[in-house]
Amino acid sequence: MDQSCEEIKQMIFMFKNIDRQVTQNFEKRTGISLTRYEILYTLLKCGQLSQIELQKKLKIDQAAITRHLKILEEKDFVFRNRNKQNNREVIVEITDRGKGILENCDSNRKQFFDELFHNFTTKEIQELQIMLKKLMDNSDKPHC
Amino acid sequence: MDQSCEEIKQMIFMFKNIDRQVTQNFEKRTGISLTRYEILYTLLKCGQLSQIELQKKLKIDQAAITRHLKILEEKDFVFRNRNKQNNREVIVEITDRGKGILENCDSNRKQFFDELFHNFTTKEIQELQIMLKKLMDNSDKPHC
DNA sequence: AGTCAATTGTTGACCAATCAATTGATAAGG
DNA sequence: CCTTATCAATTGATTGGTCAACAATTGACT
Repeated sequence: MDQSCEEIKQMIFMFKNIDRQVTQNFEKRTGISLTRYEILYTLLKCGQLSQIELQKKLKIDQAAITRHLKILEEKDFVFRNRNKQNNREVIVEITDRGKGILENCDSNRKQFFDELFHNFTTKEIQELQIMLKKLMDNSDKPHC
Repeated sequence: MDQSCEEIKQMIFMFKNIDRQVTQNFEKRTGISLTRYEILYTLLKCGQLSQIELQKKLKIDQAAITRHLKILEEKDFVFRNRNKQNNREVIVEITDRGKGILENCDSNRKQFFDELFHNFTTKEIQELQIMLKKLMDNSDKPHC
């Protein structure tokens, strides 16, 4: 019991560290922040999205979305326009420059990912995916 | 290949989200921030430590350590004194009040951990631990 | 129409981490 | 000794996230 509690604490510790390392190294290697990469990638895959749709997909605060998009717009990686049908919404779209950036960091990204999981079997990756989904579920759920 | 790249991206995404959720919920439930909990817990287990030793154990920036300890000291959860043998070092120790706080949040912490892993078998936890260690290793290693 | 509620985005204040520069203490080598 | 290098802690600036307050727009109900 206490044993497993200690183990869980250690796993949470590892989660935190892995996330930090991966986030830092991703940016060092590819030249773009992981979150902004995710935003661009999502826009590439989904086409036009409102900010709230982006927020729901990326699961980060809307304020953070607004600020990232402001920067991405300044760099000419996305453009934003109010939705004529619903002026509350801002429709975001990736630019050609944005697509270029994504392609640019593609090989570095791929290499980075490969190295991160180089000593994992396909079976392990499958199992890890399942467990991560369970943990996402469990940690999403509010306490009752 | 591309398939696995996409999967890895998703796993990294889940890592990030799990970490954020766990960190937030831990503080909501126990009333103490996860990092500061880790600091107090480490001090409880190890006794006196210099800040650099704490830094190495917790693997976060020394500047962050300094700031956390400042707050913990203000709340009277730790005390700090220069090492007489080596005045560069600050020796940190947990106070009785600090120990009390740890005990206080113990049941909430335990319950939180249990809920987080409630649908995991012992075997799964073992496998997860192994994979997390591998990922820690892989992400620590500098790129060459 | 007219009010009231809900939705969307923006902004400001805060927190936690990073890096870089600084200070003060010690160690090492001439 | 004295200089130089190294080490530990601190501080300031920056980044990326949270929440709360706000504004503007739309929807719903009478």
